Amino acid sequence: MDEFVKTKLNEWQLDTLLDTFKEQEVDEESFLLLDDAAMQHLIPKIGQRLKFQKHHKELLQAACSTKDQCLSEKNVETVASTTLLTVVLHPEFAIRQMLGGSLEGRSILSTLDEKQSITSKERKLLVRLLVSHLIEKHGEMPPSDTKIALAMALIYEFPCLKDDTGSSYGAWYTPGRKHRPATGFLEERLRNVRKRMRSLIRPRQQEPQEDHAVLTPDSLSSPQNIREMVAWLKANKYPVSEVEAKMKETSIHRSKWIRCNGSKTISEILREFPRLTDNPGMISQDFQQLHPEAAGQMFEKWPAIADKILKYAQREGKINVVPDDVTPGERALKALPNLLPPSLFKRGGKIVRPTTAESQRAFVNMQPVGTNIVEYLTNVENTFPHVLSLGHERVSQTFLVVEGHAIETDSLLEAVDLEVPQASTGFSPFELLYGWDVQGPLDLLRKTWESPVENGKGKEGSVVHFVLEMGECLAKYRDQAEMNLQQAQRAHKTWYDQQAWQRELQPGQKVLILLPSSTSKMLTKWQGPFEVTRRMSPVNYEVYHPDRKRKRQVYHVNLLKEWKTSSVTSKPVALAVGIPDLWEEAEMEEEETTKTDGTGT
DNA sequence: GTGGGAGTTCTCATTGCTTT
DNA sequence: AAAGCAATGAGAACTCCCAC
Repeated sequence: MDEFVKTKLNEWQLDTLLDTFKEQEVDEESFLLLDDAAMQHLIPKIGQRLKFQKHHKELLQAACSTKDQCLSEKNVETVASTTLLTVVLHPEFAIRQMLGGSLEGRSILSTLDEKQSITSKERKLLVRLLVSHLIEKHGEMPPSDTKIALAMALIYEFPCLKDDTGSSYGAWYTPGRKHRPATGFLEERLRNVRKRMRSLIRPRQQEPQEDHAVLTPDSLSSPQNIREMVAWLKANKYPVSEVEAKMKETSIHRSKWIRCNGSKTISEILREFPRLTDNPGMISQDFQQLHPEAAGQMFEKWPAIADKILKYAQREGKINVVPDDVTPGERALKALPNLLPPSLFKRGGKIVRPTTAESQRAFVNMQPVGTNIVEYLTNVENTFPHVLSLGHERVSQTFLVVEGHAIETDSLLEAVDLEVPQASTGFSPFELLYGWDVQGPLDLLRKTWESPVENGKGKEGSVVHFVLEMGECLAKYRDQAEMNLQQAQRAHKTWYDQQAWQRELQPGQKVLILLPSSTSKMLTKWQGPFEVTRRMSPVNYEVYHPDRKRKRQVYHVNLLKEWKTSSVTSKPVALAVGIPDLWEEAEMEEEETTKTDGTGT
């Protein structure tokens, strides 16, 4: 037992506990880490325990205030004497706060709170998150004290993560002793991160040097600095100001890296430069760096164009009432679909007029605030690059959606700007930087700001002409989509017709019906036999089933099969799966179905 | 603290089989 | 023919351990 424990127990007049503490090998470090459970185990007598708890609490509080005072006075000696206390209560390691910042972290927090344990997979994730924060705050070479502080803060917050080493946090971090290296999950991860970062910074010797050391003569940073910055950006999201500064400094390198050895895919680019998606405005910043003369052209001209569009929309009575805090630019963008003459198209042999919502989606897909982006990217039908806006009236967030990635932008206008070719360069910022053409339908807008519209003096006619032209282009897109759809339908029908054959049932004939089972609506099985009473149409039959709530009901022939008394049944019919509640939707059966047994579309 | 080897885990693309 | 699904394998990323 060390002197510290002895002194404290004597001071608190609890020297009868000396033997127990000695037996349990409680030293200064573990003394300060004692929690309620450990105290209960060490001190069975309630009176003594309550006294101990009171003093222990006061000690920790005093240490906390002492630490602040010491730091302000730079009293190094005092700090040293209370090192352990300061690390226990290190204010920088608010574990819950550190984990609460991410979805995975919150998931681990809830697991720890509920189950008081974690799986090895969760442990690895936990270590990853903690080390990420550690590097963010203290760099990749934090001192041992800091790492101890983190490990102790962790088990202080979650005692269930204690291990059976003497310190109870050794599995998380064990300082190096007697020429043995430091170890523990945190240290290992830290080492791994360092190893990876250094391998990124030091390219392999056989690789051509110029690939990763590209810099134009006007760049102020050395190739070494650039490599370090790229590695840092790969591992760190925060602080935002530093990320922005480093992204700015590495823009030339990034542009050349992306273009070297052929073009890269968006996924490759985002793997190498993940910060492009984290912070809005990163692509615009790159474009500004590389092409200052072309950047912002749309931003400059848009107010004048927007003004014209809004006036035209007002005159036509085609503008929605929107809140005052929506900028004219945004209002104009939203008004555009309403101005387009709706072009008619054929769908299933019928002439269809597209809805405003459909026209709107062709410009900007607006989803409600709070839309799950991951889910959206998974389920989105529009594989074309497009602009996604969260919020219908007040835009909360905007993204450029490309190849299953959502790149956040500062504003709706910026999102539009990214995919629209610039007049002076002939390319969109995205394409020019990354060698990959986005070509969303919005690039059609380009002609408008290429035309000389200055200070609101442009001709209104040009806007009207543009709107009409835009409508034609969109109709072209839609016709193409419709054509593709029809082709797909034809192909499907050909296949279906090959597999299908005409079946006919007679009144009085016994049949089986494919119905949801009694145990689960989602499972269907053949039930019956029942009797066919009427033929309603070539494919619909009325069936009599006296034991059901509704005695007579109409079924599609695909849900019926001939019932034979022998074990040999008729050729199987197409299985219907995931059928909605058939009993509720009997009326639906009466409608002429367009596709079945080779008679339909 | 660094470097590196061995083994494990994870990710992603490909392939083949089955079902429709 | 197309779609869905599971098995498979390659390579990357990682952990663990050891020597210096």
